[in-house]
Amino acid sequence: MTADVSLAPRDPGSDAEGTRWLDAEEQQAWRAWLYSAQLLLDRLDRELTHATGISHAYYEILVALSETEGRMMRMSELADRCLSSRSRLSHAVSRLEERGWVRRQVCPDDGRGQLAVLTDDGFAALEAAAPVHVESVRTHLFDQLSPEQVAAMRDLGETLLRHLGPR
Amino acid sequence: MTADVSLAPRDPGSDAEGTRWLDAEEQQAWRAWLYSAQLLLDRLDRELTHATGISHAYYEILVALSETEGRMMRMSELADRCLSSRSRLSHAVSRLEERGWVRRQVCPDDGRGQLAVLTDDGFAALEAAAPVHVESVRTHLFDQLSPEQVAAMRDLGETLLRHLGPR
DNA sequence: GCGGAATAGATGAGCCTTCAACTAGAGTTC
DNA sequence: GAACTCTAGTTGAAGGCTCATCTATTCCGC
Repeated sequence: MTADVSLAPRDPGSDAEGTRWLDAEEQQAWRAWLYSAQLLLDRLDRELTHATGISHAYYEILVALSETEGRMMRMSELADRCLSSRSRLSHAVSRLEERGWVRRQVCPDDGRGQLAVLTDDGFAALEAAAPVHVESVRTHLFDQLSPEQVAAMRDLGETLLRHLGPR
Repeated sequence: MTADVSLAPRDPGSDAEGTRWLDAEEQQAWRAWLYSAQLLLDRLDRELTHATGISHAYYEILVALSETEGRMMRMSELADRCLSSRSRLSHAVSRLEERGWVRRQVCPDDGRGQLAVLTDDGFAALEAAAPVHVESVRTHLFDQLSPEQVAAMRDLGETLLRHLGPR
């Protein structure tokens, strides 16, 4: 309805600075995307956190580790995989270490490097959380969409990824 | 490529708990959406913050206020409009007050209520930030998409909104 | 193999968000 | 109109994220 850039059309058409304001159609599309993205991310994170005590950010770290050979990964690679800054990941791994779910290990190949290693407890926590999370994603996303919409979602996501990432 | 729920298919098809795991197609769609949403939100917030000193969260508060008659709104209504908790909004408005962009005022109709009022300085800050933000949204979103994709984005967003919100 | 630049990661301060109280005014019932 | 309950909003503590800074190691050129 109202859009977060609707300040714009007070000087419609051409603007002193030539700003390419959004028209009404674009604003509706933008708002719909923004609101739905914020609500969905928030909902999924909340349900996961409340049901399992694992935030979505932590969950992604555990998943990334669980998928590798030996359940371990270099800190930087893990950060990239989780769309996280190095600092953020470093803090997060410290907290996961306190829970006993991850452990740090010096990287044999590179004395500067550290390997984050998923512990058995960490793996067990992930196994317990995964069904909850999948069900959440189904309920709030896939169950709401037709197959065509799922295909459109994928196409949209991949198009944007080509521009924004993969880093 | 790898999905954050790919723990799933280790016991494909039927599962002890009957979890409806995602298949490969669904995982790719989900990952594409998740990554692109995170990257886009992050990018927009960063560009706005670095260029103007206003985070996207603050920006939305200022916009919501700027769109009302008298540039003022009840705290609760403002929180709903910004998809924010009351607590979060209360803290945020306090910080905006320190910047002199918003001011609080007791609500005449309801002694419990507060009105958040956008100041002239606040409006000026918003006017300065808006072109930057719109350009950012154009560059990273609309410029990347065909008209069909924009339509699909809107359809997707609205479909999800019917399920998730508007409250 | 020495000196400088680049890379990997950690750390701490400051801000933001969440959650669980808590205050205060409105509405409701008898 | 007193007592209960409900709603509006604030507050403070605790944890999370960002940014700037710092240390340790490797890489590169000579």
